[in-house]
Amino acid sequence: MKLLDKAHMYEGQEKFLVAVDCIVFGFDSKEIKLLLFRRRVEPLKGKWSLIGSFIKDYLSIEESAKQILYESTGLKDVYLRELKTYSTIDRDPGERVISVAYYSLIRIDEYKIESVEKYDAHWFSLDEVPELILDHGQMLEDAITKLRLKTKYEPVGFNLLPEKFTIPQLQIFYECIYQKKLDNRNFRKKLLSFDILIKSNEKDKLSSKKGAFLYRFNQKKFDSFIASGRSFEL
Amino acid sequence: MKLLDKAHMYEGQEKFLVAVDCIVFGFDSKEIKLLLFRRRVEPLKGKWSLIGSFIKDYLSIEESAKQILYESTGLKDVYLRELKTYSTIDRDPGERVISVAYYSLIRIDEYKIESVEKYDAHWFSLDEVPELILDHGQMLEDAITKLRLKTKYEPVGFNLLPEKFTIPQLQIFYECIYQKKLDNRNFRKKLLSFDILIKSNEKDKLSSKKGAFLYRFNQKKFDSFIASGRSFEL
DNA sequence: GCAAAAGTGTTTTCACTACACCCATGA
DNA sequence: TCATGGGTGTAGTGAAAACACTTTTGC
Repeated sequence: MKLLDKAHMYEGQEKFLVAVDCIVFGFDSKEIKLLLFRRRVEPLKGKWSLIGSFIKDYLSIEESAKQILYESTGLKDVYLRELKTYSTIDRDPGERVISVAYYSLIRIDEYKIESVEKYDAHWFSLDEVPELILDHGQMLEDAITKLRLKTKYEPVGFNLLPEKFTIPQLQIFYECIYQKKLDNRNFRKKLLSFDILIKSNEKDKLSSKKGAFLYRFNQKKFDSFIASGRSFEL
Repeated sequence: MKLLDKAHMYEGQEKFLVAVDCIVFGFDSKEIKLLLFRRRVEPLKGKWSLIGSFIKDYLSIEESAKQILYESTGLKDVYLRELKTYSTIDRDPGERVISVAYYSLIRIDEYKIESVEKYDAHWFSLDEVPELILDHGQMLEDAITKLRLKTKYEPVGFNLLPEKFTIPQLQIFYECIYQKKLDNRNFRKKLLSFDILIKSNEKDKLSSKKGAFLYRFNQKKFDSFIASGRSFEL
């Protein structure tokens, strides 16, 4: 079998337009936010949309997503996970486009305003999301469901909070996700029992006069926590 | 804005070959099995591979997956879920092909031997899987991880067992997934406490002289079980 | 009558829940 | 001094885990 023949094996097969769309979540220590963009090109120019683009021939789809995220937020190495492909033949009324959706969790305090402004972007709180183009509303819904599910077994909150965060901040994040109040004593007790945080001596006084101690996430300890077979659920 | 203009908006954008691959799981009341196919076309003809094909221009990717599954196993309406897209630019050494992987759970007693033979297929137990083409080994690994995770909150076992099954059969499935022995008293107690099974008067005597009662899954009761906010974990 | 799998209850253990007050500080 | 959010302990409840013997029947 000659490998070189292979280039011809797939001739005659139809090819497709392939895009990525990113659902970008943030958290401002009060509520979960969504980053949306005004579409800059026809068709549907000016409508609110997820950030997206056609994929590049020299990049994997994930790399394409990373690149568009970098361009539009100035952030590298963000938390990025595949959500789902959207491929109904008429989802784009003009021409068939297959879109692979990714969701991303970013630190709202770190994104670059310049990039965001250049792309005509805006943070929306989840209950004030405007109408979105195409099936982007469905993508968002699916992403929220997935995020909620994922939160049950993975410490996603640390990707949204600043590198140094307080326990009350983290609790508010979980309250947003689960959409219910949590008991602060029980929350703190369980969280600290996991022994995956590093306490600092600094306090954050932005949200109280007494101030709350700042912590960092300890990836190493978390890894061995998981390796020991325990499950992360708050 | 004229909608008809849109057909031209995407001109000049590169198009890609898009395929689906299906990881097909079965369960023979002893162990979890994987359905593999000998590739019928060059390149790599004769090698073991997941079942797959290029997608159709008149079908969504999921529909394409359903169709190839129907052709190769004779089964319709099977449990089918998207796994992940595989899109590194050199994953297929001949030409760039983007593949969307799906995993499927089928009743090993229901698939059509004719279709399977026509496609040169074979059931392998998970620890005797031969080397697979391209990144199909990676796909399988990812699918097993996902299946294991999914089992924790969804009753996937019922899709693999025959329509009428015994509690010991179901327990063996969970023992396979979790890779550990379970206590039969605790298993039975918890399972029955969910009240989502219908007991029949028939017994299955294939695996014991005493015989074990056959049960069916009650989808309606399961739906209200979930609606009541409880979580399915065995 | 015996081998082989099905089926059955109770006790212990541990994790989750509910619950209320003091602390530190800036204004 | 008071308003605000941060931080702490304990008792009670319920679910999971550990554990061993009897039943049925084909051979």
